[in-house]
Amino acid sequence: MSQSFRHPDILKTARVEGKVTVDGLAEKFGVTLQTIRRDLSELADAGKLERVHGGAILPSGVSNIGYEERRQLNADAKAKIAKSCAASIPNGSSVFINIGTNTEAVARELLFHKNLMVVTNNMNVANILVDNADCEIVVVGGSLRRSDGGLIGNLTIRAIEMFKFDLAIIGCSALDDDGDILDFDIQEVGVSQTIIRQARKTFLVSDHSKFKRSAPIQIGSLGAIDTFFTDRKLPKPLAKKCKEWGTTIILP
Amino acid sequence: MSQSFRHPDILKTARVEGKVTVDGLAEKFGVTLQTIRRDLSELADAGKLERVHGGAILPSGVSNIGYEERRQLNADAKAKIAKSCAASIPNGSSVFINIGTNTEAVARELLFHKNLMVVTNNMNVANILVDNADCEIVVVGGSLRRSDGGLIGNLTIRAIEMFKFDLAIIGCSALDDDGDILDFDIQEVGVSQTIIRQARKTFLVSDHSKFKRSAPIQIGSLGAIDTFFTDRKLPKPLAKKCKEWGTTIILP
DNA sequence: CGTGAAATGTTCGTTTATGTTCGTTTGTGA
DNA sequence: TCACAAACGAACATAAACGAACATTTCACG
Repeated sequence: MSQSFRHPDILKTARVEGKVTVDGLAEKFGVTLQTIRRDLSELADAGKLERVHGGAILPSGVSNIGYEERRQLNADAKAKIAKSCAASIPNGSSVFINIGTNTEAVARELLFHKNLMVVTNNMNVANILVDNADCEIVVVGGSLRRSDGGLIGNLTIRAIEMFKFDLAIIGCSALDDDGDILDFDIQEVGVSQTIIRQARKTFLVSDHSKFKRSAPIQIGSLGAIDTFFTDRKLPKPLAKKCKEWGTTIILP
Repeated sequence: MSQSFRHPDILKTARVEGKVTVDGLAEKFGVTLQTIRRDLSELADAGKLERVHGGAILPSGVSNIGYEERRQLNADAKAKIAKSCAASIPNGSSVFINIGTNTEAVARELLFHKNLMVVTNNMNVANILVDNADCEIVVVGGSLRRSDGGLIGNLTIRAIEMFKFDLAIIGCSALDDDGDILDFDIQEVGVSQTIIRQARKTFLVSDHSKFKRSAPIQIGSLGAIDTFFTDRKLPKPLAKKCKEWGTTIILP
């Protein structure tokens, strides 16, 4: 298995040179181009490299392909949801905006609101709202996650605990039939829970693509949410539960 | 959707130089103008650059006009100072980088350092260093100041107090003959003082234009600084004082 | 020795990046 | 304001790169 012998070497070369070429590697190892292509495909699948025509480069920084794709996904639905959510945010509120493509869409709809105070752990949200001069922006600290511009970790939670918001706007990775709000990243879940705790009211924004998906970690229940902005009717049983919980569902 | 060997290189060039030209890139990579135009279009579509006639610039983001002007001011001197400062920063250090055009220049020179941990209260610094995959970025919280992308306030100080850095890199607004480091903004001064307190060593970066100016609030004395990176010899009396204090002066 | 699985090489139709050309747009200086 | 040159982007041709499928080699293990 000389394959596993080449992989570390390829990665090392990539780190030193910043890039690798199919031709160069084939010559270096004395194998055919196809073999190198297979190596690079595997390394790219594993996320260690990013494939380009003729070779590979180190994975790029923030807003990488995956994130850009996610942002494009259901972009129309997201914009509609964001519009109706923004309409429910009064001028003059203090609002927390969490990580996520749906929450970012809300930030875009807040560009013309007045006298806002927006607290966020999302660098993209801060960059978007810079253009609204009538909006105080507070960025909470944390480790920068290159994949989506999110700030996470202990520092983030500690900072959020110093606030009390009128309104929190959060997204999620998945939503199951019991009405449990789920996510993939344990660090992010800790942040989300803290946000809910520190907010007087919480808005959840999520397009219907999350209804069927699953994720391993629970943020909380829809019952803890005041208003849920989405783009499709909820499954009947869940809609009934929301009524009992007093959770308002708003479709655009 | 496409990717190219050139893209990361173009982005880094843009971050270091502030702009890129179609001609320059075409020559650098040995490809035709049309190819570079395609590259720039793709990068612009991805939101990583902003296209202009003849080339591209960094996306507008936080920086406003006044700030852009300040950044251009003495740009050469700043780059030189930054280079010599970066050369004194070992790989693997934990570094705090404060607000300021001089400190931002240092961040640009850290793009090829390895295994860094950079803590900053400057959104621009975070945006610059995103391109260095071998650098953990921590953003400390605070109120976003639109004029320069700085994060300031109580939250900032509280967050900084949770760290202990190998190295702090700070700038200043003015430097008087007594060796007192001065600034205009009281909030920023509090942050600067906290930074110095939490760092094992402190580097000051400042071009000579600050020598003659004055500012109302005192950050501290040059005596508390380990190394001062600048571009002109200090006035004789001050140079003598620095010698007594054990403050090293480094000219490029 | 055989055998089988994994790795590698080979072939070939398809995709992609690049160069070239040309009509259109943009910036600049009179 | 107008004219001119530079820059632009769309369209097409081409050569390189790609990946799937199949053939061959290598090597561990019975």
